[in-house]
Amino acid sequence: MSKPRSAPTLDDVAKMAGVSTATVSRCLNNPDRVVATTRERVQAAVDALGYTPNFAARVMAAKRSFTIGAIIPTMENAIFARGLQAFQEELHLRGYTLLVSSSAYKPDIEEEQIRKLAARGADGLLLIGHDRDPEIYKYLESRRIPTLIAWSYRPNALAPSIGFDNRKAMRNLAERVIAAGHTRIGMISGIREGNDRARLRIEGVQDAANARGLSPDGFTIVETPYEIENGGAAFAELMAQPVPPTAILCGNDVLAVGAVRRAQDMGLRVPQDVSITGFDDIELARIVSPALTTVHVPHREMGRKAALQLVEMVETQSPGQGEQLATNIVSGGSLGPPPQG
Amino acid sequence: MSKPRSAPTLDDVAKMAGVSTATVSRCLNNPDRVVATTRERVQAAVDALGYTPNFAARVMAAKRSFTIGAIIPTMENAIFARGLQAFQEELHLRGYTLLVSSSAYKPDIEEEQIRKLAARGADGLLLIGHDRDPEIYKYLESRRIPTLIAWSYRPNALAPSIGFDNRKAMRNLAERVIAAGHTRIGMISGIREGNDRARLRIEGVQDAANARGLSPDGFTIVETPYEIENGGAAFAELMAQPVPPTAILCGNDVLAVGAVRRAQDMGLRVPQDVSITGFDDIELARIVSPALTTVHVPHREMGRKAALQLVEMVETQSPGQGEQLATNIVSGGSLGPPPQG
DNA sequence: AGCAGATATGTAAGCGCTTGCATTTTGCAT
DNA sequence: ATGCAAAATGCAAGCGCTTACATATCTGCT
Repeated sequence: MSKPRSAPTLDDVAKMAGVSTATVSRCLNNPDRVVATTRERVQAAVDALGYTPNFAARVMAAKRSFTIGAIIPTMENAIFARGLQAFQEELHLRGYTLLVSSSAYKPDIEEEQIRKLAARGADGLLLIGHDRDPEIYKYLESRRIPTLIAWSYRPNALAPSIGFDNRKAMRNLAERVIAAGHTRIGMISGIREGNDRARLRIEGVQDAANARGLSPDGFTIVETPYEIENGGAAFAELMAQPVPPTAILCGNDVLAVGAVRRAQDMGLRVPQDVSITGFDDIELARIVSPALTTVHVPHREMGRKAALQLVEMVETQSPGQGEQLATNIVSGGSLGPPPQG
Repeated sequence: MSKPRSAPTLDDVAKMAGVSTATVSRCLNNPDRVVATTRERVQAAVDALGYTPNFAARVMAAKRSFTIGAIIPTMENAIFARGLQAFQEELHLRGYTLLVSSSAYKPDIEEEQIRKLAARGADGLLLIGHDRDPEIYKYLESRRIPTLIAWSYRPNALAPSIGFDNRKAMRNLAERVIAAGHTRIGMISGIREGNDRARLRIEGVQDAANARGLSPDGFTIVETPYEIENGGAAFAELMAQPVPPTAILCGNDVLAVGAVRRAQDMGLRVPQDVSITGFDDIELARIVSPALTTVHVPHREMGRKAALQLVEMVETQSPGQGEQLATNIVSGGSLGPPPQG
């Protein structure tokens, strides 16, 4: 017995089973269109040869890949992990494979990845957030690739979306902070450019401040990439002001965790000396102590529903309606009243 | 101007540029084999049409995919994140794309994923750890798919590997724990089956215990999947023994963080009342307080070197030599002398 | 027994690209 | 001008699969 020079093909199976390649193909893809006896014969050949269909050939011939692409801003932290996990589980159940790539929060890389996934024959695409060059939506439409947006809900956008209202969610949290008595508020935001979530969360804080009649000079924003150390650095920067804030709202949990750690390094107690809040409610939020007061996002639900929605768009050629999900605030001990209050 | 019914093809470009498809193909893949003037003409057509090569067709024709597959046990926690990130960055530099999938620590899922990646034409594969059915190595060899193993170094194994000596690393850490005065040691291990890293780490602790003449009844092991909550539960279980351990070594940082949090919930101070150590030195280890005393693994270096090695194996058909990397212990405050010592 | 209609299988035309080989063009020394 | 090797390009054969469409083989009726 010599090793095969290359993988067995449909032809090999067909020959061994004494049928045509068409029949073998049908056995694999439409078993009910082939009579039981032949089916068994073919199956035996498949097993004997250890045959696995060549994916590229299948994609070419069928013009379907049963592959869904997703482009997320980063894999470095866990922000998207849980949602994506649920997304992929649901996809798997429906017979689809997920291909993930990351854009490092860079629009041009995202565009490159979109083209790459299109070239790979992705049947549908999941993108994060709405902010991107409108040309991209045109491209996707011209290539007939159903696209769904997650992590940010917006009706009547260029593409359907499933997510939550970032602005309102953050506003709610900010109002709670203000209600606790804080008047000097700082914010550590992610980079706004090309990131509607970051932008909307800032606006949410502003909404709350306006609604509660907070003086604008009591509100400073530092913008920095979503990384733990950056959260720490931004925290230090905010606290170095002549009149430092008593509460700091962070654009997400990663920044907040960095802020909490830095506060502790600086000898500040959270929340006695300074309050800090997060956004996302990822695992990290509960590991740091005190645990973060943060906005809980239903990641798993979002991922699962996104999968269902996108598969439907792909299979029925329908436009997709999108859906808004609710968030809620979880209290974790990092938010308290202002000092000497 | 009507929307194209489907993506432009090589043919379209060729026609527009007034050359043959062969020339267009060469422009894209071997630009130096085509004269500058034609190259420009072709490039213009490519741009005008917004042409992107069809990946499946290219793979079929070229029998190369410039894709490397990696199968990791889990994406849920960050254990593999940093190493994989470095792996993919290096791969990208070399012109390869990384396809990642996870096996959920299940051998049969891993096998399925291996076949899937093979079917997708992966030029090479990165696998974690050595423990798996030997048939798989045969399959990979018969399909001529270069395979490299990471996260665990072992010379003369069925496949080359790049990683560290899990057993010795853990032994070193355990010796330090014993040197601190602990005689009753507990261990929270990951599931051993199909996971040589987990197995070797246990053996490392045993090595140290034997070398230091520790009584075997002073050493209890709890085996549980790598998840934070499990670490907590296992910790509670260990501490519920009539004579609880004074130090608990964990199979990785995730388990250790769970243990630390649970200890605090139980009103135990770390390390005054109980010492806890981790393994991996992931970000989490430094966020929890006290920070973990743990084994630092050079994840980025490992990922980068794995990429270089694997690409070489793919491009030169060489067997690959593998490499052992050093680990070191980082002290984080979670390890102290035993109580009343 | 014989036939319509369903059911099962085979035939063969691509899908979009790469690449060995054949052919044409070019550059340059004579 | 002429010839020749080298460089540039074209031709066409696949790569392994799916799927109309054509053909062959069954059903169950009358």
